[in-house]
Amino acid sequence: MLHFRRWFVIKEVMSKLLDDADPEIREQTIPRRLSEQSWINAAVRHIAEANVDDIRIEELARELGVTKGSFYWHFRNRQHLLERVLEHWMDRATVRITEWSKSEAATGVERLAHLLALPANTPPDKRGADIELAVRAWARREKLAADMVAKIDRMRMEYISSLVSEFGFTPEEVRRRTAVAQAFMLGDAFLKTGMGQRERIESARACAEMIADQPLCNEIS
Amino acid sequence: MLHFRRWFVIKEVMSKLLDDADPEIREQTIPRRLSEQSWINAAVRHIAEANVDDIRIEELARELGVTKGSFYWHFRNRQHLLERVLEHWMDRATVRITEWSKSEAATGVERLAHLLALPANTPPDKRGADIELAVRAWARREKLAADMVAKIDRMRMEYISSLVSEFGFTPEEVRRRTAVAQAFMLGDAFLKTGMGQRERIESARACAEMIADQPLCNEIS
DNA sequence: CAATGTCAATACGGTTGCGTATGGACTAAT
DNA sequence: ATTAGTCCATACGCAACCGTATTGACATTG
Repeated sequence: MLHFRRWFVIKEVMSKLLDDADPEIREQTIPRRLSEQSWINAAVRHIAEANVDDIRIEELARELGVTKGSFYWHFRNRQHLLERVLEHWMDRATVRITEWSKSEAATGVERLAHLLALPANTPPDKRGADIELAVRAWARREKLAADMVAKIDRMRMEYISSLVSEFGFTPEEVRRRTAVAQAFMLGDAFLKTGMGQRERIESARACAEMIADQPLCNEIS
Repeated sequence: MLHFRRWFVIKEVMSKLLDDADPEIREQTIPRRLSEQSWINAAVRHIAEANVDDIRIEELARELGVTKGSFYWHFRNRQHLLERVLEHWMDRATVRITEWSKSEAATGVERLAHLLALPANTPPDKRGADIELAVRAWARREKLAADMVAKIDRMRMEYISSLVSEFGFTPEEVRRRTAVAQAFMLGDAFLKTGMGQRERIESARACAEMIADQPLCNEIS
């Protein structure tokens, strides 16, 4: 009895681990049962490579090796999946902000520089910028998406603002410099100038120095 | 004889003027003949409000008050329209850069500040940021779009770089500060923090001051 | 073993959109 | 008046999707 239960749990765990793995590897393993998250992950891959309209149920099903029948077990309809994708992005984005605040004991310029260099330091295979771009494009049609984006932008602003206020500027000046920092981060993530990682990090550090009005000393990335 | 020719010319001119007008006004006027540009304009409206996939021939035809028959007279197929849309965006973007260089006799910080405040000063109904966002999202799928975006980014970089070099920095420093300026502009265009126009302009001016390492004196927008 | 619950396969109807083929209306030239 | 050219309408085939209904495989529970 207990053996069965354990076996089931193992299968579930493996399934989740395999969701993002190579299709070939997936095929070779146990015929598995999908979770809601499997579909969300597949949908996120699509939105990262194209846009919301590219999230098509039958295509996702093909990639996951099942048919539509499975999809409509886990979701009411397509819109439902889209909402879950949005929530998922929202969660990830929120989590990332809270991670920023916990990261690195260093304070002041170093911390700001580290923050501004995050886009440059994020490996491209994580698709962070791609997903964000797609969601921002999505946000012009769907109010739900627009609200999420606005919320995230405000949260980021608040956090960056808390960093910038450490430098002792007036409230107005803090607002301005916060806006500069935030716009820089977003723009840097979307630019296609062909700059290398090293140059991007350098410009991020330069931006931090300007915003803090203090020079950076050592060479931490 | 000549009357006919003149009448035809008038109709053509009116058609083009009416392409962007209210559908109602259009309906009330002469049944007109569409130009290639009519379709491109309609397509641009759609890409601005949604994305490339939202450019659908039969929908555009409905809005233009004709049927598909017209479309396939002006274009080989849908892909052909998309390419023309891309070229159109490219042209507009290029023109805008050359306009920057001709604008305002002022030099130095003022000029940089004016440039960085352009996104904030562009009326939202022009859809500049919307189209740019959609094209950048498009660029992740279509190589042609990706090439265009990369080209525009490099052109903008060159121009901004020419502004920044006036401040007497080292070449490396110019590169870094140029990157900051460009990232700021792009990010500012896409941010949804709910900042008002006034605040956005202020942050743009602050950014210019930091990049130039010089204060702005007077209050030119 | 029977019953229940979970997840997926199959088959169907309906819509939308692309592309083509063909014909029609209207203009311009001869 | 005839002809050729320009632009649009109509009708069709076809493929891709969405959503539903039904059935089936398998695991778990009693």
